[in-house]
Amino acid sequence: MNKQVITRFAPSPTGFLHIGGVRTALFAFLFARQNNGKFALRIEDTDKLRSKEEWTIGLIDDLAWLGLKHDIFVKQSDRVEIHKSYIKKLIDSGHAYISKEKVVEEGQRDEVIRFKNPNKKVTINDLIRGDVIVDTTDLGDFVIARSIDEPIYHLAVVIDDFEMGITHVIRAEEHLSNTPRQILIQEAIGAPRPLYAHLPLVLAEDRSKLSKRKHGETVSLTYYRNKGYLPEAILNFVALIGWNPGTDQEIFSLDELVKTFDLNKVQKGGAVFNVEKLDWFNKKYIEKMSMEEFVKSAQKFIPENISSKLLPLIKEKVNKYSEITDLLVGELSFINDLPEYPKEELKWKQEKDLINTKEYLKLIIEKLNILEDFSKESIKITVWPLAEEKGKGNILWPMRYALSGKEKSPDPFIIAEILGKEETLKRLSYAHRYA
RNA sequence: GGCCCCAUCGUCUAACGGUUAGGACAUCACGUUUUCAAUGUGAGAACCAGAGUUCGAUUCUCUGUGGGGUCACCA
Repeated sequence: MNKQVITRFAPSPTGFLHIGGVRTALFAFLFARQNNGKFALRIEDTDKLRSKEEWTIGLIDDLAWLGLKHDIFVKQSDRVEIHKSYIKKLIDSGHAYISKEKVVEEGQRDEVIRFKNPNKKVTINDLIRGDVIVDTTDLGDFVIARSIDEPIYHLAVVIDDFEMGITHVIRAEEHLSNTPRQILIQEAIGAPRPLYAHLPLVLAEDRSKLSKRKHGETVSLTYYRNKGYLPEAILNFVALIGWNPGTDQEIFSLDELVKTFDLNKVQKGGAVFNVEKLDWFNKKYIEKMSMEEFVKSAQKFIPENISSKLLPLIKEKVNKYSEITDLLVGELSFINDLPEYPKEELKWKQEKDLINTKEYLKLIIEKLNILEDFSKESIKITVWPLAEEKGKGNILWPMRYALSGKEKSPDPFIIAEILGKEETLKRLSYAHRYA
């Protein structure tokens, strides 16, 4: 009879959710779900000085936004009594002792609790890396608590993993070298050893560990949320850092990941976080959305008074929502007043001067003037024969330029429809006079 | 520096010891298109090095090299 699988994600509330943390949380979540197990969120706030409630709130909010729902929630600071009883037991049993310390730094205590290191070789049976053998001798008698009721990380982790019945410790590789001392503590308190899986690191472009200090805010999930990336895209992208399904499939919903994820296929080497690929995923997910979903999802990034006719254009162009602003002042700015432009820009690159262009503009105006149905389809039908006859660029470029005043923009038929007949004719007439 | 982990295109990666070393992102070219984007087609691009095992090593072993992590009264 196998025990129920319980995994945990155990961040410390001393900062924002790290993008590597997102991947760790995801894998722990996936593993729990695919084994009908439970996923625990444990806030590791044993460092009272650095831990802040606001970070805890942020962490919970981020995880919820991603859709990584936890079944169990624990705050280590709520468990000091339990930790305390273990510390006492360890001291009583001779596994730990109160150590007098020389105070060399300010704030340092003259008395801490150290673990009596049995100085032995420990073998970690890592699910990803296989057997890792470490001699704990060089660890010395390490500190496990600041005082009787202030455990530090290594102690609290072991006790809580044990008491919570954690079966699989899935965490980043940076913890691999912490594992031996945690195993020592486990053995001292008589706790069974969970299965370990140390995930390869998520790396920065320079192949060093992504850190706030070195790489700034771009390592935080918040950064990507604010940029207007979708949670589905982030999860999908991050899932494929250090893991692959062994097939060519790249797009995975969370449910599909639960089905397909395989801890045995997790990579050993660190992997670089490549934003360009994230952009690609995000675009794919935007494409998949309906117009309604898109508008709702991008709501915060879309100005309230925007013409709804621009929405499909935005949805089609954008990789992430933060680009909407750029679009509105750039390619889609035709919706505002027409900017001034140099009249030479009106002519197609194959024309020598503006003589033909002026004539063409006149022809376009004449055609559109008598057009009643001012939809992009009918505008196109009306103008197209002219374009065929005179040359597409000769007709369409000046028309588009006259309407947008920009080198880059959507096609002239769409612009004309959005502007409406009156404004379209106004801009074309202006160009005609101007040319 | 000690200890530990790792090593396939620029990036993420695939490949029961035998493959023209595959895919995706990115890049470039061409096609389509009035521009941009999108899209279609195609191209370039990798087995860290040296020994060993083997009929045969990207794949197994060892060594070297390189990269990374960790060495707190932080987690």
